[in-house]
Amino acid sequence: MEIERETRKRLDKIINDSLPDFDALCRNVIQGQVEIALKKAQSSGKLPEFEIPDIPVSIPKLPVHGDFTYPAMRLSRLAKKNPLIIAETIKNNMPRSVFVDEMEIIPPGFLNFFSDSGHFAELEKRILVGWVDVIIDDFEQLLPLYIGEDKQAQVEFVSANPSGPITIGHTRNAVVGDAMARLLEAAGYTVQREYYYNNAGNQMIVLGKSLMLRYLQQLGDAIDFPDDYYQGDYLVEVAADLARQHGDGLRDSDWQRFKDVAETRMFAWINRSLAAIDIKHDDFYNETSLFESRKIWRVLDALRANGHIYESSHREGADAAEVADTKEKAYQPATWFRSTTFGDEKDRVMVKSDGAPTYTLPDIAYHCDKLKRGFDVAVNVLGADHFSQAAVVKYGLRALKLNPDPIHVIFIQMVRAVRRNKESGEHEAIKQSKRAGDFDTLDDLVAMTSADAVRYHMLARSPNSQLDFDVDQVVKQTNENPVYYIQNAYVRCAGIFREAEERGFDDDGADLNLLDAVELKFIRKSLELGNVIEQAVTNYEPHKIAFFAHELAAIFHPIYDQARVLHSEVPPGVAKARLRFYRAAAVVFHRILRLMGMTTPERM
RNA sequence: GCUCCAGUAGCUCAGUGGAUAGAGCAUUGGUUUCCUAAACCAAGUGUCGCAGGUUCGAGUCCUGCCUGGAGCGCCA
Repeated sequence: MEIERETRKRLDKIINDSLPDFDALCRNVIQGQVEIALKKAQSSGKLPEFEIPDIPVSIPKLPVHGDFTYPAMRLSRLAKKNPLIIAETIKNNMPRSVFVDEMEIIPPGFLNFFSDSGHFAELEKRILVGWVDVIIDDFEQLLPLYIGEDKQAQVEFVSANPSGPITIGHTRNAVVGDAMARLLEAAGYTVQREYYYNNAGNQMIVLGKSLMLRYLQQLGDAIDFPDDYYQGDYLVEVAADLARQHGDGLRDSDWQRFKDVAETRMFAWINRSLAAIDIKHDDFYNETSLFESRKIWRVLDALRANGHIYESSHREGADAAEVADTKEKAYQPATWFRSTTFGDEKDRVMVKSDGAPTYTLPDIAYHCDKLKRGFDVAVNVLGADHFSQAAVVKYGLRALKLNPDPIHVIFIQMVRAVRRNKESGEHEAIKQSKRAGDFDTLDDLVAMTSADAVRYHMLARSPNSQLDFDVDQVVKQTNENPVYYIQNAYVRCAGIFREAEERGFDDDGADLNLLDAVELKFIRKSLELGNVIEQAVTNYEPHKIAFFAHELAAIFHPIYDQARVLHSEVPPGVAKARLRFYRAAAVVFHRILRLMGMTTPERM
């Protein structure tokens, strides 16, 4: 009697606590009942005393294994008994339940629960039917907004230096970063999208000088253009514009002037390219500002004050050969950061012997500033080639007695554009070249495919897998692309709404109990979006959303075929219910497509 | 040489320590008087790189090896 009352109390509490998640509700109820059964068995001496671990009840992949399952074999060590006997003991002590009519034990120790009498199905249907209107009215409330409530997040991504167009590699970074930002927003965070770029280093000087020479060429000067300068045609175009605007008026200007022009022009281009795939940064943070504010020198001073800096013509712990090498190169003393203190394999130069800092110092200063801005989460999307650099920055932050934990780096593995060789059938990398028909910029990709295709394909793989972006697949097989498969689900809903309006048919007074199991299956799957977002955010895995979107579309399309709305054989009541269902489905797809940064066309 | 990532169907890739490893593409056959067929239905496909180990249970965790990629500068 006591146990029955305990069950009831617990059931009530759980229903109140986990109403937004029906699966969790059922699993928690049954898990609670299993725990009660275990306690009962322990108090009657059937099982030895041990603390009952938190082993979740789950839903089996295969329906033949029941509606729910409990892996009793995980108790075998604690109970020092055969898993099958433990399962049997639980079975014999289970309280009555509206969810469970039958139990079955299957080796190596699964206790499977069946709900044959339909109680479970009935309750499930009632709850799912209720969700349809909730989804239509306010799908937001089904998202895990509590995760980032009152929290600030930053995503730093792209961060390509303004020395040329956005390449395929940058594109992957951009798509992953922006999707991460959108997911963080869906989890309730206030998100800032930041772009950090190095415009103080040698790269930009070379860019300025490259443009200067191109300009002089435009004026007709015979100039030998060095191999290690920027070769791209785009600088020739900029130079031509300058020549048109200024004639030879800039002949005596120095590289600095040209650098500024090039930087401005490149950024305009980069932003235009990113805007084409619906990506926009809130903030651009440049390296130069760290010099102007003298922040980098203050950081260096702080490192020095903490005892992590030394001056030497070679690193501490260098072997004889390395020392000899530095002597041979006649290095003057440089300023070193003793990063080995924090686990680095070797110390790093902060300021070169010529007095110029390496990239590392401003990087540390930048991240120091970032931490001080107080973000709860700061995601940094970087190419895998920055692996060591990112580690050194974290060592630097520790040396400054800062906690680098809010910073999380998503490393993006290499991406290359490939196409199939017609003769050999092998995939071949497309060379980085500007020849017609070759793809190596974001602009090219968008022009040949579409913004949506680029976003989907770049997102739909784990960031730490190398990616071969198969141009032929994306371009030629456009009609059988997952991109359109997903979007078509939304388009089909829109088509129904158009037709319904034309016919003057609406869903007023719809009785959703007339919906079939397939529609409710879709609703049930939709409710998993919250879990997907939570998982994507907490594990920094934005690609999860792309796979979820495809799974959802795969459930949707068969329903569209079966569950017609405006069809002569469909009774009006059922049609109303279905129309209401498709309104919910449209909301779900709209939400997911926007989370991926894709468009939501009404027609295709 | 050291560090990191990857190796899963013909191809491109998913895969919270759970039961019979999944999608898409490609291949084969079928489906449309009525919301657009970029769809639906049906069919086949595996030494999860190799070898050990931990575990009641390993594609998943640990160790070693093989293969591919990236990083290891007073480069940016």
